[in-house]
Amino acid sequence: MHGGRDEEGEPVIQSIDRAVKILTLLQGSRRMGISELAAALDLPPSTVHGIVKSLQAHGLVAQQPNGNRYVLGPALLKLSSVYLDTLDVRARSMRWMHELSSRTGLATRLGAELFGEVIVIHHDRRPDGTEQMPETGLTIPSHASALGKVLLAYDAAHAADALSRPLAALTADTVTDPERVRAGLEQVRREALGFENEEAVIGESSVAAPVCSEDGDVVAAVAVVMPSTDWPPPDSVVAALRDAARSISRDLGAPAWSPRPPAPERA
Amino acid sequence: MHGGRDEEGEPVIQSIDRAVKILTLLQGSRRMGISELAAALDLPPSTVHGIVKSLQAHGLVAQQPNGNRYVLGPALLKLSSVYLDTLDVRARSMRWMHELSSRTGLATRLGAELFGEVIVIHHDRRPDGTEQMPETGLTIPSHASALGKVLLAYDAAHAADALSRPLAALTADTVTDPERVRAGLEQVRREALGFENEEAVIGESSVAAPVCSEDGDVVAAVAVVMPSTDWPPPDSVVAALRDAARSISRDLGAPAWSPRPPAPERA
DNA sequence: CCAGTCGATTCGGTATTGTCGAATGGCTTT
DNA sequence: AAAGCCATTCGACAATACCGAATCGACTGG
Repeated sequence: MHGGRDEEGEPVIQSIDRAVKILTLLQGSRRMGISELAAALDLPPSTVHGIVKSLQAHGLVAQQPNGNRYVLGPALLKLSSVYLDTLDVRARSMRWMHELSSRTGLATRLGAELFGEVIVIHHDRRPDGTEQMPETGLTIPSHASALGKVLLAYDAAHAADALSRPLAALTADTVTDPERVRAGLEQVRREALGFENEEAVIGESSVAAPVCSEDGDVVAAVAVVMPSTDWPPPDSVVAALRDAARSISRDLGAPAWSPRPPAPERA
Repeated sequence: MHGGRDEEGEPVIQSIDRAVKILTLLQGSRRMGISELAAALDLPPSTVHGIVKSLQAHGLVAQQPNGNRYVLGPALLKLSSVYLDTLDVRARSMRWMHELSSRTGLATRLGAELFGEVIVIHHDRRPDGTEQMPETGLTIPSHASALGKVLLAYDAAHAADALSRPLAALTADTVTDPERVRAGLEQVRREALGFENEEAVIGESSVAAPVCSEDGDVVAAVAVVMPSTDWPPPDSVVAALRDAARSISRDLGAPAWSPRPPAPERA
């Protein structure tokens, strides 16, 4: 097997690495042809073809009925569904998040870290009957979300990772200076609360609180999302959010709801 | 590379095949160790280790904080979320399903075929405020669900596939005789409706209708799920279901809401 | 506290296997 | 009707993933 290039020494199986890269590409631009993928990965089309066909055989990718373009496949949905079921955090959270939504009349999210971003693990919709997109599975840049700020504040490795890259500006109010973000984390730790006012989506703001596991680590964060017209959040909302975060942490076996400050950084 | 054995001639890349098999195993029993996986696949542990580590590097599997067991990883969630976004059917359905839920006061599901089963692509909860599990990503045996019966009725290949295996009995009322299922499909085609009364879950029953695409193929099915105490469904519910199915199909560009009968089978 | 077991992980040689390039076939475009 | 594009097939090569044995670490029982 020929091959591309080696950086240094991570032992990853080449064909699996390429397969996942293909999935990731399909994640970005929704539908691609073989040669398009081949160009993006700088590989011969025949190589890509083999990988794609293998993925197709398992339903991880599918070719759309019309022509010769490939998209992500349904098997991923089943896998992710099982993934969600394995998360204790999520199972324990659902009940409290539902209560939080009922009390505040707002949508709530539960988020965890994924490669420097925040991924939404659970989403409880606003209780009014309006139509709302399911947001579970969404990823949001850490620096532009209340959830992310909380997760960054209590995980030095995550912070170092996320803030080492250039920060995207999602709205005019997004903070893109790593140092300013880092400074904000100090306050997050003091209050055990993260705020975000139109930094990710115009017209939308949120508040988040940390969720602790058995051994006191912050493993997730809960947030309420509100229209920016309701900003700043009334004390009652913040209190309800705190309650929810504390209840979830208790259910997880956290000794007390005093999120442990991050271990000193290590490059 | 050594290798196991070849059946005949499907060109699949070995390491990718094994990787996906590992994911599938983790899907079944939620948490497994390396040697457990190795035993299940009849491979040396070191081989499995390499594959698992490769998957881990991309977040498709994760090892739980405690010990040395592996579980499915968060990257799957992001992938599946994007997968859902690529589905026109789902996007077009959401609005009508929400309306259907509001009108009937029942939970609604949208399902498609996946390797002989039905996978739930979208789920709109009952509008009362009760806490309900998100069901998106669930898979249900085709023969035991209203959704499945509809999909089977209009897709000969799917029917042949699903009914060739032994049918599991999920409740006392599950129909496990392939011939009886097949006979039922005849009626499904006549009415363009599928029924299921406590065949999958005790206390739960459902009705489904087909959703057609641009070229008249049945690509999905919508269902309302109700407590069995409300069985049989009132005409108003069935009418609303039909409306929804017709509206979605129209949105997809289906010429008329006359589901095309399946092409003659081909083994 | 130490011996013993089990499992995960590392390492290097080997030949199996994935990869590549060129040729084919189907489809749309000019 | 010709030309171009793209997915797909095929065969040969050698780079690669695989395997077995040895190491390390954790946990159990004496």
